[in-house]
Amino acid sequence: MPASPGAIALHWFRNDLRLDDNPALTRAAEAGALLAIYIDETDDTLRPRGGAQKWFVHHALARLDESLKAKGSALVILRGASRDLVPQVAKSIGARHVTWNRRYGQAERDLDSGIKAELKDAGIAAESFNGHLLYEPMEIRSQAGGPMRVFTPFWKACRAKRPVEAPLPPPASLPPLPAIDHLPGRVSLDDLEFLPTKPDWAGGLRETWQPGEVGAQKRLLAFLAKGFRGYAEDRNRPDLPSTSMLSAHLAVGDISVRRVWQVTEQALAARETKASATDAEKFFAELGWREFSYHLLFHYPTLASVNYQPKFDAFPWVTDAGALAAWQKGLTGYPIVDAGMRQLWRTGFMHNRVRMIVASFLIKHLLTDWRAGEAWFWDTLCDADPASNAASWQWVAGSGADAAPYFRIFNPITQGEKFDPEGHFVRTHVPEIAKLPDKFIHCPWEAPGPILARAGIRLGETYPRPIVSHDEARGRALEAFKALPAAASNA
DNA sequence: TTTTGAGTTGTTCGA
DNA sequence: GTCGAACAACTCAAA
Repeated sequence: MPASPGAIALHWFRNDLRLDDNPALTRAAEAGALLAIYIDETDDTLRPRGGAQKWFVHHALARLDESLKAKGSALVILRGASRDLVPQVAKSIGARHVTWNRRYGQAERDLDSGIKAELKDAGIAAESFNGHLLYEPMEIRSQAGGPMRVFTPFWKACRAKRPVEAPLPPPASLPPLPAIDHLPGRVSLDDLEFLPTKPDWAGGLRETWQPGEVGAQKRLLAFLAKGFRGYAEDRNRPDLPSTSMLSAHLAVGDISVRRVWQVTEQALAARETKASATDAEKFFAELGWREFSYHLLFHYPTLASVNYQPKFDAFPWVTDAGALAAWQKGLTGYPIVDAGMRQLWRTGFMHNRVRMIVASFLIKHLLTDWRAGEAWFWDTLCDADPASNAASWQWVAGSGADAAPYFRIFNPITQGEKFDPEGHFVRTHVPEIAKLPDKFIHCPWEAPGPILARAGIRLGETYPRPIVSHDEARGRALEAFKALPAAASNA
């Protein structure tokens, strides 16, 4: 259906806070007038964004508004139930078209289809697009016709099906705003109160991130120039700047994953990078894991709250508020764990290798329900993603699809020595033990008294002793996980 | 329908 | 120090 040149369109920004490669916005830009909105959704079926991501989104929205204004438009911000607001606003401005890019959680899909139906009843066309993924969950099936449950065949099936689509350019210009008298739920960006005030804990976030399209594109180019070469190995090293740091940008959509893919391929083709074919495959596979997580979320809508493998429902998780708090604050006494948890708290980010270590520690050493960790990450990660976060926590717990075997229990000392060999990562985030020699940086409790004294450390006072012994905790976890019944079918 | 090969990311122990 | 085996058994996906 061609857009009518004189018609009014409404574009609803969700996790697509960009002009570049935004198919729904591009479609809406064909109209004669355009209203672009973002809604702080209060629908009670939706999970609210976490605190760190709110900070990120605030700034991404500010940049988006600037970009829209530069093209003769502007961003209108609303707060309320989108179920009511979208139809109300569309009717009140006389819109003929409403566009958005699709989302994949069950509650979001239900909401969007309800809105679409109501718009249709009012004679308004609602059009949705893929702006978030390389391969949408509905496209990929096993030969038996069902969803894929194992990553490698999933990713092979994606790659075999078709090449990644080329991204769209940003719209050259945008139609003017329609006449607006009064819009229900209209607020200012500051009214959203997405920024922390008392206290302002966002200092480390400001140092770490530049939300918005410009910052996202800079980050991609910086990665291709510096971190990409050697990625296959070095992506595991939290002490090196060798991961892309694109996760938060992809989560809120201030860059499109198709654009990431295309710019990466172009850099490889033009030999602008010294990355090897293996480096490239590993990086693309990381994007593939994001795709796989969305595939799982789409087909298992309760991924963030219910064990994918039901046999875990009977697992005797331990509730220990003190241990959970020590983990959250980075006071477990294991330097690599504490460094990761403090990096998270300070910057809204944690290196992926360290995420696995701290998750394994919470679940296996402390026998804490993975959902407590998932919830903490949801609130503290700028890149909090409904699919990746849930799928990854279930993977570490062993309750997920294609999950880690029960006997895989990360040793926080050997992981630290292997992936942070000189302790740079630990020293950055746990300064009170920075003066320890490398030999003891991952196991301060083994340092002789004089060495601790010279480093200015009083164990149990300036830095905690380990809250659990690794050997004992490992043995306990092996017993508990081994006691699970033989795997029950999930079909 | 049955069979077969494979499955992100680890640790420990003993030779 | 290095290396292979054991740690379980299951499910998935395709042939």
